[in-house]
Amino acid sequence: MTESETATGGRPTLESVAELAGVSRATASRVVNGGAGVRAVLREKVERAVAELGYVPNLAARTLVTRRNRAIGVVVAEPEARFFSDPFFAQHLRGISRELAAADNQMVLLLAEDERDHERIGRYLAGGHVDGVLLFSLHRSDPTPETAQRLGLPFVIGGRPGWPGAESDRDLVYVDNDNRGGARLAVQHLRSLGRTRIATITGPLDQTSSIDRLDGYRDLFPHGDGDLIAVGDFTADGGIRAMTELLTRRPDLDAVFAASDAMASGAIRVLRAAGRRVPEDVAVVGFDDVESIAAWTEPRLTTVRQEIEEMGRLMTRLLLRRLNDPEASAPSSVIIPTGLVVRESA
Amino acid sequence: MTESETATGGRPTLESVAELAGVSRATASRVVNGGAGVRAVLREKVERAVAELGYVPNLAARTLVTRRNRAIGVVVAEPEARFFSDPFFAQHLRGISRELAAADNQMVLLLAEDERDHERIGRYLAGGHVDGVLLFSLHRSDPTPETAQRLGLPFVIGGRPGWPGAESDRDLVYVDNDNRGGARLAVQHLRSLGRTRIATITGPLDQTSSIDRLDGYRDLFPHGDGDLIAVGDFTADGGIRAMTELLTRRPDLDAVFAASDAMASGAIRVLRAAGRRVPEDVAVVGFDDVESIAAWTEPRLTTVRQEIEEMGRLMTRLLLRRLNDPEASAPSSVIIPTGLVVRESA
DNA sequence: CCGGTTTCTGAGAGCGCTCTCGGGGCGGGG
DNA sequence: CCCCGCCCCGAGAGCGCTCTCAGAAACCGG
Repeated sequence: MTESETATGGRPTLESVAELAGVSRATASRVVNGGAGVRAVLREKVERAVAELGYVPNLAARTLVTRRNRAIGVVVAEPEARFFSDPFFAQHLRGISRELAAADNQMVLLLAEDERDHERIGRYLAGGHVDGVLLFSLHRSDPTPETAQRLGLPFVIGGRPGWPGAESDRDLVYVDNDNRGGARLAVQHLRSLGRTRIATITGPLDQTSSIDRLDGYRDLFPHGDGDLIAVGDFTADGGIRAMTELLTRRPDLDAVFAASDAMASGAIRVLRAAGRRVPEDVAVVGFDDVESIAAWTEPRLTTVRQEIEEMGRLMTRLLLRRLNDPEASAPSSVIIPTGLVVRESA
Repeated sequence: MTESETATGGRPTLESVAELAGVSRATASRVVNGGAGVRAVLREKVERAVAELGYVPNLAARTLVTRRNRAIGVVVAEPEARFFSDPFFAQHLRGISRELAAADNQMVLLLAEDERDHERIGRYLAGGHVDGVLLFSLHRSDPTPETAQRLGLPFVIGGRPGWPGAESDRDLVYVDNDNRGGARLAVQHLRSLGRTRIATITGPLDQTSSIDRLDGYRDLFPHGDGDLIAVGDFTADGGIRAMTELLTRRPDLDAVFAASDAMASGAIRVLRAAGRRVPEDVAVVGFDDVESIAAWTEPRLTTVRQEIEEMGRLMTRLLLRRLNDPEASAPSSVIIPTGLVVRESA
């Protein structure tokens, strides 16, 4: 055991590796970082020393000089409780994790619930501990994108940001599911089934995903009937309320496109309670393809599937690319295709 | 703008703060870290300089000398896919996040899927980037606890570890829900309803939560009938299979305690399909109190509630306490009480 | 007004690493 | 045989911070 090894509280340093290998710290460093330009003899010596000592680089020291953390922050503004209750959250994280692991980067999870959290997160980002940021559930009032921009921290947003001008802001790179296209898919499917009086239950209209899904519906009904549109809130209870409303307004409806599976399950419940058969009398299509709901309604739910994990992966890839090549022009936003999963309800 | 400020790529350093305030770096550092032992005049000068420059300490540098990261790792071994699909994951993280935020610590999320991930995580932990570790979904084969122990990294486990000897290992601090007590609660409730032929559907018996829930059931039937016990897998499909099995073995059963809400929902489906009324003919109690299931079965599910978020918080608090006072004796493990939520199914 | 405390402050070392820069060794061309 | 160029390697500076240590300043009692 060498002198310098014991000095750092047991953990070997590059210095001790170099000493054991009989080379300089610089050479040891070269080997640890790929070994380019080091003779094979020395390289092997160093590698043996590394193995023997169980040397692991101290990243704090490395970060201090390279100014690279090999870590990215994932900021989730939580008040959108939906993000939490649905399995989306876990799937996103899994996608991010996989992509990050492949690039040997770490994920720092930052959950924001209130104003103070945003401040704390701002400070953290300013502290320079992450090389980039992934942002979810953006609100207009969310200060994080601005903070990141000011700090020169690359970031990628999950879901289309909704405030005015966001769309045209080239700095706002986002990844989103094709909500609008998915909605069109759903409605087209209902039409192909011969349905003509197709209603829709929307999500809360201050969220872009709701708006886009409604827009997709409207694409097929340019001169649509407002009575066939009811506003929900993505929850099953909201679906119940909206369906009840629709049923009184338009008892003749023969299909419903609900902008979430939870709302669809609520709607089905109401329909059956009202004596309508699903799908015979009223066909129902949902959105999300949440396994625990879609596979468990009676009848099983026809719905629009979105690739949540892929979304996480893509966001991460976009961000990493940007980190590795800061000079490159900002990548453009990406829309991930959605697909229809036909089961029994339509 | 001072010389040293521009040197670091725009971000002000302690040096530049000191310069602007007209004090030494040491004094500036003191102020930034609480300001004890600094005259008010100087303190204010420094504080103004900090505000003016927008100074934020570089944690890499700080970590390098203090050997404290103000970050903890959360390691989730994912193969237990349940952790991901259920809302548990998000709730745990939220609890952890809240507690960590209060202590101004960060959370590094480490998801493990395969062998390589465990290696990567081992390396990461060895890198000394986190001060402690929270471990979930522990398998016997999981090398992480051992790694942490070897590295002297304090850790706290979520859920009772199951391998032989784990229980008596004083170093293995864990936090768990009172699975056994919750199961007893459920069965007692069924008994109080006058039910006598109470069956149970267990989870996979290689998980301690399953075992503990089964043990709770057995506590009330010391000489129980093996025919009344069916092994499930925590999923709704598993519940269907197990219930079908139970119904053929013991058509006379009048109550079922399912070790998860998902299994309970499957069981209810089978029971109704078999013409049994719930709860009149067969009373059903679940476990978990997963909102999206328990509130949506028909009839609504009576179930055992567990405080997931509290579990995350508690684990975090235990870990932080340990970090702040490494000399203190290892805290003992904690069991969080569960409670019965009576709805309609029993 | 002076010596002894006590309180503050600044100089400087050092955390572990990367990276530049220059020197030494070696080969090849003149 | 000499010189030039190339390839490796090591010395050393420096990343931004904390913390010890010693000296300066302020304070007190006599």
